[in-house]
Amino acid sequence: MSLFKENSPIKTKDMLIGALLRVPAEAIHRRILRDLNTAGFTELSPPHMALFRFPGPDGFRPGVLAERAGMSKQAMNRLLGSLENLGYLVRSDAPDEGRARIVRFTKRGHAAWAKALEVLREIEREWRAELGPKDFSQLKELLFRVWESPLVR
Amino acid sequence: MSLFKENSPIKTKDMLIGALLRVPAEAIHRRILRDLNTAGFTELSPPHMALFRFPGPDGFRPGVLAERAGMSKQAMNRLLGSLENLGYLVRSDAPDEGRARIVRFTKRGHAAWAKALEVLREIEREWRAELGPKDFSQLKELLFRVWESPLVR
DNA sequence: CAATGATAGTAAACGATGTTTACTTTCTAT
DNA sequence: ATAGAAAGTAAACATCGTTTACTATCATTG
Repeated sequence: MSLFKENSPIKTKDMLIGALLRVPAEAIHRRILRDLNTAGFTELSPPHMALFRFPGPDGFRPGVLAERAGMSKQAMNRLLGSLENLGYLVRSDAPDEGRARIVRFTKRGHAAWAKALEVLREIEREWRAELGPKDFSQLKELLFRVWESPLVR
Repeated sequence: MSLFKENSPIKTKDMLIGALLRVPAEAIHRRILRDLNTAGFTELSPPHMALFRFPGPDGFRPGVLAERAGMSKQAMNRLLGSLENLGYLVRSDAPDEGRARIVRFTKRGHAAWAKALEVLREIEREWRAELGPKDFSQLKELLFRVWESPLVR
C-alpha cells in the first residue's frame, strides 16, 4: 500500500509538489522559532511567528497584518496585544488617519526581527553549501517565478 | 523601511528561502482544503489536514501519525476520534501486537484521500503549464534533493 | 517464572488561540 | 447632514493542543 511499508526507494516522481514544499518550509519555521527562543526571545510562541514573516509587521496597520496572516482582525489584535505586553512592539495612532493605527517594533522587537533574518541567512548558507551555489540560485529563481505568478493567489 | 512602502520592485535577491517556500506551500494547503470542502467533504477542517498528507494515515499506527504530524499522541488521538466520528476512518486492533492499533480509511476516507491526490495532480498540471515542463521538473528535482538532505531534519 | 520497567493507546482537566458577535470611532458618499 | 462603510477593539464562545494521569501489553532481568 504505502511507499514506506514496501521499503521501495522513494523517487522524485513519487513526491508531489505539496509535500516537497511543505516539509522544508515547516523545517525552516521550526528552526527559526527554536533559534529565537535559544537566543533569549523565550516568550515567542508559534502563533507569534505569524508576525515574524517577510516583510515583518513594522510600519503596517493591524488590518493589513491580519489580511497577510490570513486571520481575522480580532485574532491579529490579540497577537499584537500579546507582543505589546511582552515588549516587542507598540501600536500608535497613525498620523494621517484618525481611526488607523500603526505597528512599530520596540528595540527588543527590532532585535528579534534582526535575529530572525540572521537565522534565515544562516539557513541560506547551509542550503547553498548542500546544493551548490548554482543550484541554490536556480531553486530560488524558480520559486520566485512561482511567487510572481497567479499560482499562489 | 519596508520594501512595500518604497514601491520598489521586488527581486529574487530580496526574497529569502523561508517566504519563497512558505507562501506557495500555504496556498496549496488552502486550495486542497477548499476543494475538498466543495467536493462534499464539508466537515474537514484545517486540523484534519494533518492526516491528509503524504503518505496518508491508512495502515499506520496512531503513534507514528502523531510523530509525523509533530504533535502529541493525545492530540492525534482526538483528531482520529473526530475523523472516526465523521466516518472517514476506523481504528482497529493490530493483528501482530496486542496493544497496538491500526488506522484504516473507510470508503469515505478513501474517497477524500483520492480527491486530495486529484487536486494535487491538478495543481501540478497548473504549475507545469505556468513554468514549463522543463523548469517544473527542475524545481521538483531540486526540492527532492533538499528532501533527501539533512537540511530538513 | 515473576516482577519491574517501558511502550502504545486512551481519557479528562487545563490553557492557549481563533472565530463570531457586538460596539465605538472615524471616514466617505449622497 | 445623515447614512453607510471601514478600522480598531472587546468579550463570549468554541476549538484545539498540551499536561497529567491511567490501563493494557510487551520486554527485561532477577
